[in-house]
Amino acid sequence: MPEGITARRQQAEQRRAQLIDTALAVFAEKGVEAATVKDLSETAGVAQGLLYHYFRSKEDLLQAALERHYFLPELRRIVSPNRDRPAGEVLLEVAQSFAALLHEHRPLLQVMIREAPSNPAVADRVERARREGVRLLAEYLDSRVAAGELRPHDTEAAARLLLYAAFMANLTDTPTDRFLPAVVDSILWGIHARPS
Amino acid sequence: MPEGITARRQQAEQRRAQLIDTALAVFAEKGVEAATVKDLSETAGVAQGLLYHYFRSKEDLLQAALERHYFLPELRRIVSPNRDRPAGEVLLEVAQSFAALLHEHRPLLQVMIREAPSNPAVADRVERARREGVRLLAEYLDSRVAAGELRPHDTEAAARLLLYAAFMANLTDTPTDRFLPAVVDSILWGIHARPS
Amino acid sequence: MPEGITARRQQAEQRRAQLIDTALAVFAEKGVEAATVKDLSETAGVAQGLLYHYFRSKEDLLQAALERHYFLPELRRIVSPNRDRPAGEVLLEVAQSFAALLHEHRPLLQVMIREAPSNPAVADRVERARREGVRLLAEYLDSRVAAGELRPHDTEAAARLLLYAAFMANLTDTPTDRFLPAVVDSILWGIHARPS
Amino acid sequence: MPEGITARRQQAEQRRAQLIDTALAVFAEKGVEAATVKDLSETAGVAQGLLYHYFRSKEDLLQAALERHYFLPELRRIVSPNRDRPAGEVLLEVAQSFAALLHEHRPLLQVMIREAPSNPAVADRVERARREGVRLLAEYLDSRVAAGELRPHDTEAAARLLLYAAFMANLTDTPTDRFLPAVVDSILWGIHARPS
DNA sequence: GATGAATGAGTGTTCATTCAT
DNA sequence: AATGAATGAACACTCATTCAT
Repeated sequence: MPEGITARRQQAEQRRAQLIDTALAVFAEKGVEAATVKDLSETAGVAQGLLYHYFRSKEDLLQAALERHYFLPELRRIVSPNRDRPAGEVLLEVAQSFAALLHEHRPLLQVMIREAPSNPAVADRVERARREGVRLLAEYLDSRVAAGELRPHDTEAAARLLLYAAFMANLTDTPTDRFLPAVVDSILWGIHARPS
Repeated sequence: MPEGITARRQQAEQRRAQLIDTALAVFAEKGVEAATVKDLSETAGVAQGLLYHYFRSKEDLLQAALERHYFLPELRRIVSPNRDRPAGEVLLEVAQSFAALLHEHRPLLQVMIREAPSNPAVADRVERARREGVRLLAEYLDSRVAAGELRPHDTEAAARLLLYAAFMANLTDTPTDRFLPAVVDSILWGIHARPS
Repeated sequence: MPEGITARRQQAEQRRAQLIDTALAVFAEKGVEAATVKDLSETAGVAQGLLYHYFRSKEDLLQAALERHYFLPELRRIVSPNRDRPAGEVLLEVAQSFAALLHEHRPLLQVMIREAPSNPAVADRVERARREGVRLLAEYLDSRVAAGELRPHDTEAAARLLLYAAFMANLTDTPTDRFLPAVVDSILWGIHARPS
Repeated sequence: MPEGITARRQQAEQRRAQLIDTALAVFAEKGVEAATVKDLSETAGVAQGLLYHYFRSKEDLLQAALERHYFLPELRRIVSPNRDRPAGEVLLEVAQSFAALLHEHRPLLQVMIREAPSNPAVADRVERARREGVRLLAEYLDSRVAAGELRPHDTEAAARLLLYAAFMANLTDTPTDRFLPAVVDSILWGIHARPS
């Protein structure tokens, strides 16, 4: 009965995914330490023991959640715009897409940020994503400098400035619709008055 | 013997301060939840029971630590430059002083950031400081717009941009000596090329 | 199709035997309490649930193992030598055969000895075997006293002495090739010097 | 108040001893694995948590019990009779003292014997005691051979024979008052008839 | 017959807090 | 003021057993 076996496996896979997703929600709401296994199992509507059928430990469940919801590839795409498109057109898109990505993965981010200081595995993921995001966006800016659109400047600092702004907007629950355009405007054109 | 009583009070005050300071260090290192009362008392070199002589609970000790190390006044001063001084001269100073302040209070910050999501009392303090810092700096920028030095712009967004950059530099352990000048340069003058 | 049914039964019986044998090995290695049903099923290469198809419980499986590997008949034969044969010739044979029997059933013995204190069913089996072994050997010695080969003495004590020695050799992993002849020599002739 | 401090310490030491003693009793009755920490604390009349104030773990408590009740020194004394005294007079004393010692430490022995197979630390203690007991008694027998009282023989085997007999009597709950004299008689003089 | 997902009671252990001294 | 013994409610985790497939 290969069909039966496959069905069972699929069901198990679904159950695993469900457990991970509810766990992530609970972790985000209460914090990993404060979330008890009882919380996790009750929220998922299963017995405590079942969690240990699918995961070796609470920590293992956390890692599985990080793995399942990780979004480095999307991040990479977002911060790597086509190098022929002008920054004046592209930067706001980047900021908004990045903010949308963060918003979409809010529970994961909350968990990662809180756990990073005490969990090296988490800290690693955070740091890797941060570094790569900054690097890719800086490379795009470099290309725009080379194209003559942007003046020579510390492109890594500028990349950071943009990404950190979107990140902090997410962290502090600031609406981005007015903030991000203003941010991009400042970075691109500066706030200093010009001699006419 | 009023002197004896005063001496006692002073000693008690000292002991209290010592307990708070070691507690803050332990909280920062391990996280509040993970730091046990045994950790706290052992690090302070006293018996567990003594903590409950000075504080009603572990949570109370945490609040006392936040109270004792709070730095809103310094923050206010830093983000309120003399409104007659030009932004071109002042903004880097502000960014660097702010970064230095954050660096000085790193343990407190680590604790506050981690605890805020699950501790409304902490979240309040964070939010209040953030809002006030942004407001004051934005007001300064407003005054420089009025003075004609800066062009009209979303001054709150610009204030945020600067403060968030310094804050994230602290959070991600980035050295500020090159980063902050580049940040201020971007914000002031923009990164776009100028028609000569 | 009686043949089909018989074939099925045989297969089931084989499976049952296999489960018992691997269980006994695991019980002996880890101890009954410490051996989990997962250990047992994994070692047998089957799913956990299958064990409950063949046995009502872990305890039931243990009892089945004791039943299947019980060796009281062999023990009886070994400690009941032909009463016409002289002890000087027979006792070493008895000791060696008994030691070989114990060695052959080492896993079972390990399990029984450890479980006896907390499992009356096991304790009963042990006690019954012990008593019967001693009784039969003592009866043989009685007959040799009657035959005039042995002097009148506490034959039950002597029987115990011999059997306990072999048993302890097994328990303490002592090689028996030198030990048992020395034991028999002592018991038969004593270690005291003789007036020549 | 040095007296107060000392009193506290003494009380703590007493409490520790009480916990160890009740634990040993419970371990002996139910077996170490089967004895729950709840059993232990309830029998001692204290809260579960208190056990962990005095011992790091259940295993640690077990080791403390083995340590506190260990009786190797007494064993050494018992199996090292004065070498000038004749074996005919001494061996029964040795056997009876040894049996009394085992009887006195019955709970400890039950625990050690059951735990040895799965607990190397315990197995070590058992093995060390066994080896040393045999060695010392064999040395005494050697000296009696040298003195001409005993005939040359495998003294180690004889020592084992005597000690194992007493040990097994203890294990099987056999009364020793008739058994041990018969054992010593057999070993000393043999059970074979003599040509008159 | 055979699987392995699912259960739920129970385990050893931790820890903030209390209290007698 | 200061100690540390003592508590008891939680905690993460285990495991024999059941059951739908």
